[in-house]
Amino acid sequence: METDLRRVILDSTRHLLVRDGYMSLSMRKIARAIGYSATSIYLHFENKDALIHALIEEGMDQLLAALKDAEAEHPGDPVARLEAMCRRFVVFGLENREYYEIMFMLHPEFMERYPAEKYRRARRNLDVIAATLADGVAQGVFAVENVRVVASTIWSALHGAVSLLLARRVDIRIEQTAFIEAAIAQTLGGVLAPAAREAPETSPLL
Amino acid sequence: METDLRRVILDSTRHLLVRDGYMSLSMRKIARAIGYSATSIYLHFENKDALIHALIEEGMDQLLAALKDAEAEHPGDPVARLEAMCRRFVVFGLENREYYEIMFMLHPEFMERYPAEKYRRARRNLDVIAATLADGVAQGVFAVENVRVVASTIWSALHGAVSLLLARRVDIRIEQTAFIEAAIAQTLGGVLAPAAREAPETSPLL
DNA sequence: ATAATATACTTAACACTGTTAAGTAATACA
DNA sequence: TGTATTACTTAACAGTGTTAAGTATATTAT
Repeated sequence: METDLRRVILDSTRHLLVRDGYMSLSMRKIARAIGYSATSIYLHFENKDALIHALIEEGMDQLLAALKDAEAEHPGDPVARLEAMCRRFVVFGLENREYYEIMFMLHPEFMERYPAEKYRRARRNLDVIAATLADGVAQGVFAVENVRVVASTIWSALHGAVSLLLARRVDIRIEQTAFIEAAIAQTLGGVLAPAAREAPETSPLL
Repeated sequence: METDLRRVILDSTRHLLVRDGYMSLSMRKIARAIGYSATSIYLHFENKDALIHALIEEGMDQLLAALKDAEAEHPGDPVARLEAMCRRFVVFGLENREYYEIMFMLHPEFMERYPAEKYRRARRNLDVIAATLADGVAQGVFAVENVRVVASTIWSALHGAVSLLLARRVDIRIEQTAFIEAAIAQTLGGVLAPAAREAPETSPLL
């Protein structure tokens, strides 16, 4: 069946990404792995970009699910909810390197080919963060001017941490968990209202 | 002369990076641009990696110079100094896209080939931030546990902002300057001591 | 049952990539 | 003058994404 091979290609590509990384991923290599000729892939995906884009979409959906889990875990407490979301984001990035790299670390030129419609879908991840911020502002625990802007800066701060960890660009003398905890603490500290700013309780889950 | 062509190659490569981006950079393209054969480049650089690594080093030096400028601008005030450094970092990234991309946005697999000795040199940029943090802690304006860890998280937060801006991954409905100001404000807010936190936080105009 | 068509794949080829081996002028030095 | 060195060249290898054209097999129409 047509869709069967499509699924096989996606899974095989993901596995190759985990094992060998994006740079050494080639259409012929995927073909060899699935036991078909390279051109067969083009019957199921327009080109290499489209194949990667499909994987990016899968990753975005998984990330969204992780954030929604955090959302459901702390329905009444925006601070705990935001912290849980930050943690889920970092854990997702570190545990799904193959997804994270193509989702957020591919070169700008490559991403400019990413269809605008899928961009919009990816933005749902931001909306979940923004909603939590808005909730916290309403309860007076967050001091945030523009919820959408700050949701973006939170995302960008976490993305900086994850991408540097994945690229092994963090000073090796710094313990990974210490770095993560500091990054999350700093991110939360940047939005907490002065009143809600004592007891910086952290519960490491790595 | 030998070193002459080496310099020509570096400059030409940088220009090609600005114009066409990293993904479309090829040895043969550089060769065409300088009017020599592609193999000539291998007389001056071991391979493509080494060529890029040389450019990365140049970029690191320029970034260090920018941070040192900020340092010299505010000798007595750690808070103003840190803010100036954050700003310089972001401006450097946005104004030197060709450097920033190869310095911090190249794929992890590529950077694993970056010589450890050059890594250490690049770390000087972090030391400048850490020194400012230490100064601020001594003056009681920064609340920071581990200066080296927090210097890293500051860097990572700023890197997240710059890399997302360069990759055009920030929601287009958000103004760039608003995003940058929010990112810097959040970064500073994460390290300021509660006492020093009143004045700048109660007058947010962005 | 036979002919036409559609499906799902194949091979061959094009223009590119980084890189190496071998060859060639021109210069410097003995 | 003869040798060595320097600074470059061309040709080639093994790889890349992608397209055009070809081939069996299965489905459908007459």
